[in-house]
Amino acid sequence: MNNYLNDHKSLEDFTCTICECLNCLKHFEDVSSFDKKNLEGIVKKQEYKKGNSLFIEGHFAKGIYIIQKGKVKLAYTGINEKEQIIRLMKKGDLVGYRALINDEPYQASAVAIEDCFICFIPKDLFLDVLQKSPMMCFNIAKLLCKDLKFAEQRIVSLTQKNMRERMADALLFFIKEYGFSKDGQTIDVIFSRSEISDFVGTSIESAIRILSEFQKDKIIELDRKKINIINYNKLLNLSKG
Amino acid sequence: MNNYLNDHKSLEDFTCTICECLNCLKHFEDVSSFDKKNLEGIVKKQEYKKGNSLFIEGHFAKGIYIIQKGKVKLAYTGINEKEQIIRLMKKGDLVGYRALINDEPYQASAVAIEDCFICFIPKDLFLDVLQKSPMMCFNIAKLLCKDLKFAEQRIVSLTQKNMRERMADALLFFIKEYGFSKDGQTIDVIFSRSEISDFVGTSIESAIRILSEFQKDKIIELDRKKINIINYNKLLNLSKG
DNA sequence: CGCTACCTTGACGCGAATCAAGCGGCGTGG
DNA sequence: CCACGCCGCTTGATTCGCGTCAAGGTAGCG
Repeated sequence: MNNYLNDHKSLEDFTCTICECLNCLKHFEDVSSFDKKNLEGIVKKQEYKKGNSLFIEGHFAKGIYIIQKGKVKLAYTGINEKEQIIRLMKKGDLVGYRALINDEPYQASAVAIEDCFICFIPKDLFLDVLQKSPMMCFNIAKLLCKDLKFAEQRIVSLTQKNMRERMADALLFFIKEYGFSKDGQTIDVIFSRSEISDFVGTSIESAIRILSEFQKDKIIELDRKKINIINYNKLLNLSKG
Repeated sequence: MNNYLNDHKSLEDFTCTICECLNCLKHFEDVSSFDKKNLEGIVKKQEYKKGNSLFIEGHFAKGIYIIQKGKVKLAYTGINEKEQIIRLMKKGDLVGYRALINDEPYQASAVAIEDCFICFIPKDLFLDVLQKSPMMCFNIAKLLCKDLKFAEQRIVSLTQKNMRERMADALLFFIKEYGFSKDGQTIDVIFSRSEISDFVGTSIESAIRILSEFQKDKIIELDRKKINIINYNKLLNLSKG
């Protein structure tokens, strides 16, 4: 029984301090690979308000993004404009390396799900470092492996599990990725119902119904958009089918 | 409307000549990175009969495989032992790099779907080259990007398309990956009905029913396990929903 | 205070899974 | 060489999960 949640460790190694972009990348590689002086002129730090796009499906990649603060979703536009959320990212995560490495248009759009500060490193600089530094490159390969593993395990879940199980998976993943807020039981991220259904891959109505069921079954407690986890173990069992 | 079939180019660059394993890897990197003499003792060429496993879910990766001849499927064991075919590979493809790079047990099993000749390169040697050669590493990263893109687009398809559309996708992918045999219209791979359903992510019965429908609609022609494509365009349109 | 966008619940119908039964080809053994 | 048995394929009947449509509720904002 595989479960794509079990071993998707958060990338502690890559946690970035809020202020200097260099700090983000130096976790990947000895800073000596970068010309520090040059970087300071090139790297741009920018604010994105909730709902703003970092980049949009179809556009060509001009560089890579590093989240210094905030949360971002990566979503495909599927059939009939229905969104499918593919990945979720937070402080310290890199965004947009896939299109960059493959040198092709973005397949998905990246949108801030809360107010963000995000650094931008131009394509040439990033690729240059990547091609000169095996260690940097190897670390990126590792990132890609993690993403790939997650995606493949999700394929299995999405095709073989029912809605309840997939919703349980989703909640567990939200916890894994974003953790709890101070009270220790409220998932520390605010999604609209529509975003939740976009992640689970279902209709809004079904998502709502299942959340209500979970509440009735004393697994979670809903307070507007906040989701409190009351019985974590029950959630775990649910996800196993 | 995205379609994960459109741009999944076959990896011509990596096509390997049948006989010397070195030839496989030199497409990734200047052979000088390898100690050619050493390789000849270390690299093992082995035969796998149809149905034999290269490796099994849960085992630790000991090296990487290069297909010199034949076809291989990569499949997860999902809920209730139901298989989900995640990737399909052929002559010239590398197998097993994900577990190797991440240094963790295999998540999936690799099984020969026809008689194969496959080379094996031990972990240490491969990782050594990878960490010394940025170009080699970058090429592997590109492979990972391709896999990731494919997996993510498949997530969208599997969650948003219906059975007919998914079956059309599957057939188109089989064609993309394995091409036609000499007659120019028979897909050049033999799958059992069960394998087809494992790829599409459905029940055997549904898979069979839909194939019959396709035959009735003059899109394909079934001759035992052979699948002839009669109307390719219709298939394309179907996959678009 | 009312408008809008989002959330919620109910009723209905379709598509696909499951269960069940029969078919057919192939390999084995008499 | 034929008969039997097994495994994979096929088709039909039934069930049920989930998407869709419809109607109403609620919060936030101007």
